[in-house]
Amino acid sequence: MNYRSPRGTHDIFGINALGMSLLEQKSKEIFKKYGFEEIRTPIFEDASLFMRSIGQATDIVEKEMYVFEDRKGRKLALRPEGTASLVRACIEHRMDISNPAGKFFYSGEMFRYERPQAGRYRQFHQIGAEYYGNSSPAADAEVIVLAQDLLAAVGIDKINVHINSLGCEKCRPFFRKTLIKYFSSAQGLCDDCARRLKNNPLRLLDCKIDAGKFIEVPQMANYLCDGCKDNFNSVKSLLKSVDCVYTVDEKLVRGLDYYTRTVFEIRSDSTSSQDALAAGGRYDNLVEELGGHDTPAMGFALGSERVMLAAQSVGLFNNFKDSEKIFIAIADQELFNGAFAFAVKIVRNGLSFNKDISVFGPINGKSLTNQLKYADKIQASKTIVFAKTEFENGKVLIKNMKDKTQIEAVINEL
RNA sequence: GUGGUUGUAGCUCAACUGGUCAGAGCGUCGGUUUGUGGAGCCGAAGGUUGCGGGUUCAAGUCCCGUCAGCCACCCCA
Repeated sequence: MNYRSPRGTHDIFGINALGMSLLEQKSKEIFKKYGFEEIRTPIFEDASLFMRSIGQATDIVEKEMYVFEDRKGRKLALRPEGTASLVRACIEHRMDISNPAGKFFYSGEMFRYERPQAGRYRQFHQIGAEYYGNSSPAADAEVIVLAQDLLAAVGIDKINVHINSLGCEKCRPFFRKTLIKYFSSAQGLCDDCARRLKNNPLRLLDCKIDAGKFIEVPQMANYLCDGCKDNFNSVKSLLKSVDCVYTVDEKLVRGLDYYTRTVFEIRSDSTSSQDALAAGGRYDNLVEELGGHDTPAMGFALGSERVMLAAQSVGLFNNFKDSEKIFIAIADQELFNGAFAFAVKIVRNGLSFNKDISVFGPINGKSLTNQLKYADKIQASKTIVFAKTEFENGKVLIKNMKDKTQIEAVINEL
């Protein structure tokens, strides 16, 4: 055991690989229904792209990014999230002006240098979507419902949808100032909050230690401008119209700088601290800030590993539909080549009575007894036995592993 | 990044206060008279007890370091 996967990374196999595929497959179906098309962007980008979009003072940029230089000295970074890349691609290919309905989804691995624990890894997977060019609250509601549907598709319905509005570039700065003013004179802030007061004062609102310690904390809701207020109300009534149960959460503050107005988070019932399954929000200024046209945008991402954890507790993976397993056995060693050729043939063409099969065997150098034991272990439903006397008549034996019955069959008819 | 906790065969675990303590179950492989399986019975492989130091006559068992997992914080999806 000399080598292990690097800290915070893991190999995905067995039931987890199945689950991951299922999640990706289901989400693609749903994205398609909502009219989103797939986009695949590079796994690394100019480091400065993330610094500018996510925010210089955020933890992600300050201490969690995998930054490296290539041989020509370009400063690159492994993507810590998907939105920045999508915005870049959107601008680079002029999708901001050529595509009236820019609805894109992506799926892939992200990288963040964090201390690992369950549901939090250094290489992890996100599935997300971005909706460009629609400033309507309907886009916000659509994305939130889409995220909810994605989770429901893998059996996760015990969730809490939290929403909030962070205001826009007009009203947020004033709220920010008010908040700083309020907490600057406050006594007994925890160490983290003292630090947060400088970097990201909005974060003080969801501190676990200081929560409830202070009274009459300024609420964003009271500082929203008329436009933002109307917008948020519309989002709420649209969500109601599609029976989306949500909680308005004044304390919901997203960590990334680019969010404006609507933000949301979908949490599981789990007791784990890593309970945020999906989150996102509106970012109306980012496209322009990164050099594109003035393009409103709304997006979200879900953490695949966390969703998988939640899905497993729901028992999602217990009822996977497997193909019928067929095992090819040989009773006489000299029939091996013929059996092998047959195996490849049915792999390619299926069997006449079932095209949806997985084929195992033949195996060299095992007694027939042990071949059948093996067939049991892999849970084959049928074993096709190549035996000399039948083979000479162009036949094989098909054994039903469940009821032990066995029939002869003409090879060419299978 | 901070604090805590854990680390023995593929898996789940055992080994009292340091002294035949390196084991069991499951799993894997093979045998059970040779062209037929799932049980039973028999047998085998597999661990320098995460790694590296130290204390001791003697360490899986104590001490230090390190690596890794987990939990909380932090952060975030």
